[in-house]
Amino acid sequence: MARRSVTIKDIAERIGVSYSSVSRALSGKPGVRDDVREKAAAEARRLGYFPNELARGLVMRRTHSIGLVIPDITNPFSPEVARGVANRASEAGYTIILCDSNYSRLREEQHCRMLLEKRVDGIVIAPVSRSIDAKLEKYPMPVVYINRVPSIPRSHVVIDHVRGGLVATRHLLDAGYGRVAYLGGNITEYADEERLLGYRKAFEEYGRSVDESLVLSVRDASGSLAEIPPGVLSGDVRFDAVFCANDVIALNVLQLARQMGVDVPRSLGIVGFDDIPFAAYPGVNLSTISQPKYRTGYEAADLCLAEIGRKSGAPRAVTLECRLEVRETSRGPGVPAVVPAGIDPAGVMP
Amino acid sequence: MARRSVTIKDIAERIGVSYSSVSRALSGKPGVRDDVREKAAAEARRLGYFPNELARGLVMRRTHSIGLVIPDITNPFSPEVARGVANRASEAGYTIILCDSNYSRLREEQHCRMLLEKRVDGIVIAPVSRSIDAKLEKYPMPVVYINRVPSIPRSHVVIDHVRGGLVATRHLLDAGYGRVAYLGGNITEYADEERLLGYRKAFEEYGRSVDESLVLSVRDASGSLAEIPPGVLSGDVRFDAVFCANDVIALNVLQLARQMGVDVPRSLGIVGFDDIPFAAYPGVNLSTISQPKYRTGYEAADLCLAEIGRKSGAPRAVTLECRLEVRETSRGPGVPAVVPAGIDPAGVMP
DNA sequence: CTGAAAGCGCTAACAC
DNA sequence: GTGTTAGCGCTTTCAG
Repeated sequence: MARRSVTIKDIAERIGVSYSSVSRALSGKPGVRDDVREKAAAEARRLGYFPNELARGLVMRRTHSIGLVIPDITNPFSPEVARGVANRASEAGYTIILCDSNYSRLREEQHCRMLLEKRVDGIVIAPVSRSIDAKLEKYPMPVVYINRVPSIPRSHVVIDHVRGGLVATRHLLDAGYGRVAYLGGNITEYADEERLLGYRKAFEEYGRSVDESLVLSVRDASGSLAEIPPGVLSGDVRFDAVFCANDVIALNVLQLARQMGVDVPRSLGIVGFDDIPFAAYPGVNLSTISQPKYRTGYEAADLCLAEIGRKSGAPRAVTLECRLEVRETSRGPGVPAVVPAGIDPAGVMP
Repeated sequence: MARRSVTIKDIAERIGVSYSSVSRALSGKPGVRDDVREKAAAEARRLGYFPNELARGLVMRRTHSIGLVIPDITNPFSPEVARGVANRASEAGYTIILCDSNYSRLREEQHCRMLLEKRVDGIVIAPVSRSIDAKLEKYPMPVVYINRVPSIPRSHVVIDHVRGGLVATRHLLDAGYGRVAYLGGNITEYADEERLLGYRKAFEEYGRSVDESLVLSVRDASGSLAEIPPGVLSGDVRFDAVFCANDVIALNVLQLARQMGVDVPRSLGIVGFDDIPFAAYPGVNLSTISQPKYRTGYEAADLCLAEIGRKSGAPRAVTLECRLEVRETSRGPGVPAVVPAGIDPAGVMP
């Protein structure tokens, strides 16, 4: 199949100039007569020539590719982040190498190593492990962290989890819910930690103290129904609103509430975090904190590209705001009726 | 930042052998004394050496990377496919270059071109355009199509849309629904076309003729409520079951039905296609045809890798079966009660 | 403006 | 076994 492909030498021979001239011509560099330039281009087309980025990269020390390392492309917000990175990269003529570490510390390391060997010009990483920092510190190319501020001097783009938690909790408090609980995924995780901080801050703002018995956490990040803390299921824990550390958990609580016949949002307010696509689905309408997923990716790639451009430069930090999306699982201003007006519920469908 | 990095020459000098010996040593090739091998490895570690895949790729004509071209990583089933590709690739020490063409013919072409220049060893593509075939035909590396059988002799892995449509429709018919409609996304699309074929086939099997007034299609692939054909909204089209060409459409129909107070599945059966993650969500429970997304990606990468291994070889075709997932939007055997037993709906939540 | 020559970092004959 | 020598395909001085 793969026969020797056509090179600038081939086209140089054909048009009777040295191949360095062809190189200059094809890459639009000055110092070539116009007719040579044209002949080169023509011959290139005729021969079906296309440049060898490998060779070019070897000499120019630039591969025009950046690595994207994420724990799980299947995670509801990875795709949007990836798209942001990919689009920004594409704009700059860059290509991205996707590495899914599958939440594994080891694979994450291996992938980073590969990226090193492949000589990517930069790396955008949503790290799973803390230990990766030490390795990444020595990497000779720009590295931009996503979703976590690194323990080393590297650029990063994060969302303001604290503020998100604050806004969510404040909203619930404002809406008049009396006992607002926090239901975390894994409270030792960075994001959860920060969101909880926001929760506490809201209470502080209101001059109220938080009832520690309402600070809960699911047993495992899957957020499946079975992982809801037992106290909640048995009704031992009494609250009338809950701020969940992420949408998956919130969705499960919502589902549970419905199964139990609890009136949401009247007797139970629920606010999630992330705004996964499903949250906005008409039958769900989960109130939640929406994070700029696409923009996170886009900005990260942008930072990375910028650093590639400059020879050196101090790392930069970008913090993106998130936004409260009040839908139908919490009371408050702007909650539409459950059945939109204009559609007659009676006998329209067969 | 990026100072000249350490090469095999550096380590050769250090340990006083020629650099070709170091090359042999480090890449585990025969013909090196063990002590040299060890010294090389040791010195490599000391110096923080890592091979330059670019240089290696240039001479070996192998980049250990494959391109993955998809229309939209944000599409509900892209991530799983991507993961399948990535995982299989990773197993083989390969890396994937992700190209999101954003449903654009032009970007698809550009991306493929880049992959060519980057000298990927193979390409896995879920093409948006038909016209890409002509270009891809000339590509000197393996190309594996996903979701469409190409018009050129190339390997591909597809799912059996016809059979999926057949099974879905048969299920609805078996369940005793009298007027089963088809609601397509864009019936001129390959997948839709095939699924509709399955729908027709089911009727044929039952010796019934299809009522063409029940073969409908939404106005635009977004599948938003507004795109449901007017006849359906106004009640002009009367049916008691509908097989939707994809889950997004099905979900919208479901939502619409609920808003209208139609009893699903009693007075309206709904079956989707794709089994996107939300379909299985407890509050939704959409009956649907589940496609092996991960496996599609995995098999495609596998085919690709296999072709890279062989020097040439005839293209292969893989057809993956899909599976009917009967949940709660259609009557039939195995439909669980809406409220699972074991949870007392009364007064458990605050 | 153009050609010759020297690499980029590595592998692969080919002699010794 | 080991060193020497060619390249892989391209960019880039450096002379002319």
